[in-house]
This record gives sequence, structure tokens and C-alpha cells, in this order.
Amino acid sequence: MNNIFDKIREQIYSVVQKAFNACEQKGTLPNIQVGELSVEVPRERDFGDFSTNVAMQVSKQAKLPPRKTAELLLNEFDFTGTYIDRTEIAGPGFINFYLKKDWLYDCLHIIQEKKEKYGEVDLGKGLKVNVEFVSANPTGPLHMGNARGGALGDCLASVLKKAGYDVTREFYINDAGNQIEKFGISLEARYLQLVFGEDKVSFPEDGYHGEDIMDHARAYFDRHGASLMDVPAEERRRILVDFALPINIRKIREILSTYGIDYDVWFSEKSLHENGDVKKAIGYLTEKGYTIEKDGAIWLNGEKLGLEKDEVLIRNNGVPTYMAADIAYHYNKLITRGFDLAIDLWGADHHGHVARMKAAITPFGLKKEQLEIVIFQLVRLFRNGELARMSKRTGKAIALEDLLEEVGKDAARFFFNLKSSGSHLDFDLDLAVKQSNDNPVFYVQYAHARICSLLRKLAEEGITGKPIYEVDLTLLKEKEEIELMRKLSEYPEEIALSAKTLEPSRLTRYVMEVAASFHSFYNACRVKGEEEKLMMARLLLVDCTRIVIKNILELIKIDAPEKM
RNA sequence: GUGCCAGUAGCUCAGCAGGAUAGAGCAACGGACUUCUAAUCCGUCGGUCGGGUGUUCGAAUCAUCUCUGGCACGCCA
Repeated sequence: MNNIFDKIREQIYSVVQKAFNACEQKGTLPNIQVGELSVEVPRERDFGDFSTNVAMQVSKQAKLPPRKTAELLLNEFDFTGTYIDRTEIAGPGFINFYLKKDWLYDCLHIIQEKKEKYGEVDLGKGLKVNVEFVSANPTGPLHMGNARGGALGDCLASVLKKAGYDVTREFYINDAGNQIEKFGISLEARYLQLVFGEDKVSFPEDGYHGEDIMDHARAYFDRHGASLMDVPAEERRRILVDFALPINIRKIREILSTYGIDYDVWFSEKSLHENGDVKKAIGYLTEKGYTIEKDGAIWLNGEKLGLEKDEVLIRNNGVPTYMAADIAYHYNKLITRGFDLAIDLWGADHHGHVARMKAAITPFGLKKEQLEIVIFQLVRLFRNGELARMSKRTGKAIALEDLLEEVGKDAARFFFNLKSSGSHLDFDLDLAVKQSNDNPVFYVQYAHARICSLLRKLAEEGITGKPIYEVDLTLLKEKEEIELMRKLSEYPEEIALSAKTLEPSRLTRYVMEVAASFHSFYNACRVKGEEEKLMMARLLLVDCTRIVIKNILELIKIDAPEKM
């Protein structure tokens, strides 16, 4: 048993179900289908440790007022062998359960036993899931959208792993298609400007105007001179792309790595075109009648798939679209490589693509639910309370690289993981670098450092923790101690919820709550210098807190310093 | 124009498979360091949950209408 909540839910379910049966036998209640029993932690501590609204939910079936039903059930409750101490009926008909403290002490046992494995749940049952995120256009630097998607995707992957899924992190390299064409044309123009002079060669209006393009052209020119001058244009562009693209991809890989993200798979879009997968996928769709021909192009039949409109798959010049490659890509993930589930993280500007992509996999016998798409809203950076569009240093759009330099990996990851993906995110650059009390990154790290410092101090005096079975945990009964244990007990539940809702940001918020509970405890209760037995109990509680905080910080890949 | 996302305290956001008196952080104000790290803690102040209607025992949560903001509607990705 890893999650104490599961155990408690089972106990409450069993007690309630037996009470329903007893009532039915006595004839005080008719046969009632309870269904999914909702057991929650009430908002107010006065309302008990757990509560259920079952009496209200079955009021129609019972043909009685909820409080009356609850009363009948209470009369039949049998708590032997459970944590339940007492119950009461409250409000419109809630049944509140007050538990013996043992459940909290048992939770500490679980933490001590599982150590860094505490929090693991078996929601995924080993299902293979592919999490694809960032997948930035390799023609330029990583931007703030990539930064948010990166933090969310990476943490989601970690959470799913902890929740029992077999997780693969993947980056889809868009090394084919129009933007690569444009990349080549831009490189070529800059290169020719170096050869013939800037005023002799015009630069395409819709080309990539960034300085990085010039750097690539210059690097090639420095190494190979004007050797491309007489090469046919198409060949020339290919050579320049083959020169510059690997450099960009390596750079992306390096920056993401310093950001804490390391992928299992780097998947090339180009490979799908070259090995015929794209043609095969479109051919299959055509065979099954999911495409139509119109204006010399091949379209995905929108009507047949319940979509608003048709989508071009093969242009009238024979070149497949991004959509066509994406269909082949998801075929590859879900069928060729056999993932049970594919999760893509896309910026809000791609939301229009969601419905058609999910629909487009169904002709292959796949279910829409096998492709989950997390849409995250856009990011705005603020500096001095004002919208910051440009980098202070370079004067250009702020890249992930600049952000990491300015605020560091920990703050960047923390803030991008603080808000749910559906919320717009305002990133306060000043707050992120502030080494003070209102910076939540330090708040959490400080809690960890404080614990380590305390343990160190005790060790210096020769005091180390005892095995948990030698410790009298019942001495932990102060309000702050109870509150902290309660908070620690929620961890597996938080993992499960984060995984279910694909919302890793709730873990970041949770670890802040753990830190807060610890700080309150620390201010209210002393460890060092207390009477031996109490000291040992508290030492154990502190150690459990350390385990949980470190565990989460490792999961979201933020440093857990032992000193600050 | 159509679609998607959002609108909750002065600010940034939780809560939204309906539940009890709507929460947190920041800001503001007042307290707590001879004792394990005050990068901390305790307290006070702060709300017509954008607005209307509906569904029901009960709505911030669901439905519908409406207002506001962001995004998307291409043989771009």
C-alpha cells in the first residue's frame, strides 16, 4: 500500500456499503445502487478528516431526505478494523468521518519504507506513452513558448512515469517542408550577399531576417569561400541547409539540456518523407475513401471525418503538406512503434489543428483518445512591471537562452510550471531573480535547506534518527505536526491527479504547500533539545518532509540545496 | 463572421467529473529572532466568482444567451 488515501477510501466504502445492506435487510431503505462513492477531504478541518455526500446522492432512490438517510446509515456503521473513530451528519446531509491519528502515523511508515519511491502510483499500469513537446522549428532560436512547453512537457513526462506509465520523451524535428525551403533561400541570399556584396543581392521579404542566418552564411563562407557561386541554386541551398541545420539542432539540444530536458528520441520529419511513410499513409486514406481530389490537390475529406472543412494533404505541385507528414508521424507513433497513447504539447496558436489531427488518426483504427493534445496558452514576460518583448542584452526577441542566463534554470522551470496550461502566463523577470522571501522558488528550496541544516546540527551532536518502529509517533499531536503529516499524506494523490488531468503544474503548487506546512511546524515546534522521545518522533517527521520535498524537486528538476 | 481558450480579492492565480461559511501568494497594516537558518512564522484587511436566464435539494463549477480579452480559421507549420 503506497497511497494511504486508497486504504481509507476502501474502508469508508466498505463501511457505507455494509450499512446500506443492513438497512435494506431491515427494510428501512430500499435496494440502492450506490455507484461511485465520492469520498473527499472537507475544506474545513472542523468537518472531519474525510466526508461523503452519498446520502444526498441517493436521496431520490431512498425517497427520504438526505439527513434522514444518513441517520439510518449511521445507526448501522461498524468501524472495527478501520481508522474511523467517529462520524457525524452535517450540513445538508454530509457524513463526516473523524479518523484516529493512526492513519497519519501509518503514512510516515509508508514514507520511511518507500523513501524516494514514495508517491508512486499504478495508474498507468505500464502503458506505453509518448510525450512529444517543444518540437521547435529548427530554423531559429527557442522562444518563450518553447520554454513553457518544455517545462510542462518534461514535468508531465516525469509525473506520468511516477504514475506508472512507460514514458518516452520525444522531440519532432521539422527538418522538411516549407520552412526548410525558406531557411535555404535565406541562407543562400546571405551567402550570395557575402560573395557579391550586400547591395547586389536582394533578400527575400518573407525570409528569415535573424542574425543567426547571417552567422551561418558567414561561417560557411569563411570555411569554403565562394565555392558555391557556380553550383545550381537548388544544390546550393541544399548544401547550405545541410551545413546550418545540424548546427541549429545541436544548439537546441544543448540549450534544452541546460534547461534540464533530455529526450529519449529525436524524430526526423524528413525521414518520414524519405522512407515513403507519408505516401503510404495518404495512400491508405485514399484507399479507404477518406480523401478527395480537388483543384489538382489531394484533400482530407472533412465531411466524412466530421470536420468543418477539407484539408490539403498533397499540394497540386505534388509536395505533401505538414498535415500529411503529421498523420504519418502519428501513425508511426501509435502503430509502427506501438505506443498506447501519444501526448502532444502545442502552443495555443496550434489549437485549430487539434480536432483534425485527432480525427485523422481514426481511419487507421485508432481511437481519438489515443492522441491527447495539451494546449498551453501564451507567455508574456514582464520587467519593471512592463511588457518585455526584447532582450536587454541583444535587443532582439528574448530567447530561452537569454532567459536561462538571466534567471537560471530553477526559476524558469518553476515559474513555467506554476500555472495550469490553460491559463495565460505572465512571467515576472524581476521576481524570478529576486533572492528574497516573495520568490516561491527560494521559499521551497529554503525549506529543504532548513531541514538539512537541522539534521546536520543534530548529527554534529551525535543525534541521528532511530528506526521508525522504535519511535513513539503518538507524541506527534500538535496542530502543526498533524497538518504537516496530512500534507505529506496527499503526495500520491497529487501524482495521480496531475497524471489524470495532464496538469503537472499542480505539483509545483503542492510542493509550495508542503514547504509552508513545514515552515509553520518549524516555527511552532522545536526538535533539538526536546525530550528524547519527542525529539525522535519529530526528527522522523522532519526526515519524511525532506524525502517528499526532495522527491518533488527532483521530479520537476529543480535543485534541492542542502545549504542556503 | 465562425470556432477554441480565458474572465474569481488591488495584482498573479487555485478551486470547475455540482456540495457545507469561495481559497493561496503578493501588495497594505500589526505582531514574533538570547534557543534547530527571520530567504521564516502569526494575525488583520480585502469578493455582486464579468453579466442575465435556466437545470435542482444545492451552481464559481453544468446548459444557454450576452459582454470583454487572447488565439485560430492558408495548397503555412
